[in-house]
Amino acid sequence: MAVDIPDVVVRRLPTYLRALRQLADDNVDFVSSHQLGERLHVTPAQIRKDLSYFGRFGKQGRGYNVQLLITDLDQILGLDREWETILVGVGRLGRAIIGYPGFSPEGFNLSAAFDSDSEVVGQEISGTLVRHTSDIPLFTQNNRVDIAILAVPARAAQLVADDLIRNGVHSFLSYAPIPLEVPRGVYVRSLDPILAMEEMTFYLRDSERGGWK
Amino acid sequence: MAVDIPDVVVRRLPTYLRALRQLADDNVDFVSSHQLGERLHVTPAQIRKDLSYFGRFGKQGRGYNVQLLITDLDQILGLDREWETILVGVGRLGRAIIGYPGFSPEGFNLSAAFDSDSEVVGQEISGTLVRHTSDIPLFTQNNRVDIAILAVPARAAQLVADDLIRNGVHSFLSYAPIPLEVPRGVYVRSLDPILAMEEMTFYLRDSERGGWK
DNA sequence: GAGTGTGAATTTCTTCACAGCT
DNA sequence: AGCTGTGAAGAAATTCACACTC
Repeated sequence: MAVDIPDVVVRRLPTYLRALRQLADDNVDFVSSHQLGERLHVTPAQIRKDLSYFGRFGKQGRGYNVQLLITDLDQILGLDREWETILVGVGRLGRAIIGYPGFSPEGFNLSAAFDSDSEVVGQEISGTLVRHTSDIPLFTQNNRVDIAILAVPARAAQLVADDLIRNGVHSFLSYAPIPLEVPRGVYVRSLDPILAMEEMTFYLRDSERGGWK
Repeated sequence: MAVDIPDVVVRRLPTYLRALRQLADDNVDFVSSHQLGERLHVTPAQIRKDLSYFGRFGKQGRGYNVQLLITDLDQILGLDREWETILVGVGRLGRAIIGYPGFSPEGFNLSAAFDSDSEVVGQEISGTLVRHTSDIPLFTQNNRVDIAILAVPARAAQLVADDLIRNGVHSFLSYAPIPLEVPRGVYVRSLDPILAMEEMTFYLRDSERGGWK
C-alpha cells in the first residue's frame, strides 16, 4: 500500500515513463539517471530519489534496464490495466477529446459520452454514441466508471460534477475554467488554459524579447 | 523589475484573481485572507505571504479591497494589456480553441491560425482565417506575436516550435503530449491530458471506492 | 570504473505567531 | 477588535556526496 509518496514525485513519474518508452523505441537497453535526467532537464539525483520511493530498480555501474523500468512504472502508475472513462460535454472541445487518439494506447477506454443538448444526443461521434446526461445514473449503475472527463461550460461544471459524484464517480479530469468544489476523497485534475496563459504573461510582462529568467 | 518570485507563487495568483472577480460580481467590497482562503482551500497565511512579494495591498482590520486587489493583480500578471496570440494546428482541438470564448475577455487576442493541411488553409473558422504554416515567417515579421498556442500532433510539435522560435516567438502554450526542447529564455506551458490522467491512476490504482488520500 | 541508493546537508516553501495599523 | 505583513520556525523538496554493488 503506497503510503507517503509526495505529490510532486507522482507528477514526475509519467514524464519518466514517457522518456523511457521513447528510449525503448530507439532500442536503448540501459539508461543511467544522468542520461535520463539530461533528456528531461531533471537532476540525476532527483530521478534516483523519486524511484527509490518505490523500490530498487537500477543496477550499479549500468543504470536502469529500460524495459524493466517501463514495466515497473506501468504497474506503479496503474497503467497495467484498462481504465473506464466517460466524457461529459460534447461541444467542440468534447468532440476533439472523443477523437483524440492518445488515450486508448495508454489503457484509457472512453465508454460513453454525455450531453444535455438534444441536438447532439443520439449522434455517434468518432464511434461513440452520445447519450443524454439524464442517463448518467443508469449508466453508472451498470458500468464501471473510473474517471470522468469534463468538457462542459464553466457554469455547468459544478452541477455535472455533483451529479457524477452522487453516482459514485470520484475522479475527474476537468477542462472547465473553475475550481471544482468536491468532498474529501474525490480527486480532480484540472487543465485550465486561462490559468496557464495568465501565469505566462507574468513572465512576459516586462520582457520585450527574451532574457527575463 | 520582479526579481525573486517563486514559481509556485506566480502559479497561484491567477486563481486568487479569479476568486476575486467572482466576489466582485457578487458585489463584495472587502475580503479577508481567511475568507479568500476558505474559498480556494488555501491557508490565509499563504495568501498574505504570496501577496507580500508584490506589495502591501490590505488594510489591517478590514482585509483587501476587492476591486483594488483585482486591479493590482491584473497589473502584476500583465493582464492590463492585450496579448497577441496565434494558433498552430487547426484540427479538431485547434478548432475548439479558436472557438473558445474564454481567451478574449482576459485580453488574449487570437490574431492568426496556421495549418499545413491545404484542405483547411484558406478556410475561415470562427472568424479567423487559416493560413499555411509556411506563412509564419512573413506573419511574425509584420505582426506582434506574444504567445503561440500549439495544437499540432506530437510528431510535428517540436518542428513547429523550432520554426516559431527561429521567427522570434518565445512563449508557448502547448497541447502536444511531448516535452518541447527549447533554448533558455523560451517559456513553455504544457497542457497534457495524458500526464494528468496517468497521475490520477496512481491514486486510483488500489482504491476501489474512495479514501485513498 | 561506473552508477545506484540513501542518509545528511541544503534549499525552498509553508505555516506560525505576533507587533502594529485602522 | 480585527486582520495585515512579516520575521522566525517548521516542513517539504531537492541536491550532495559517498559507501556500496555490479
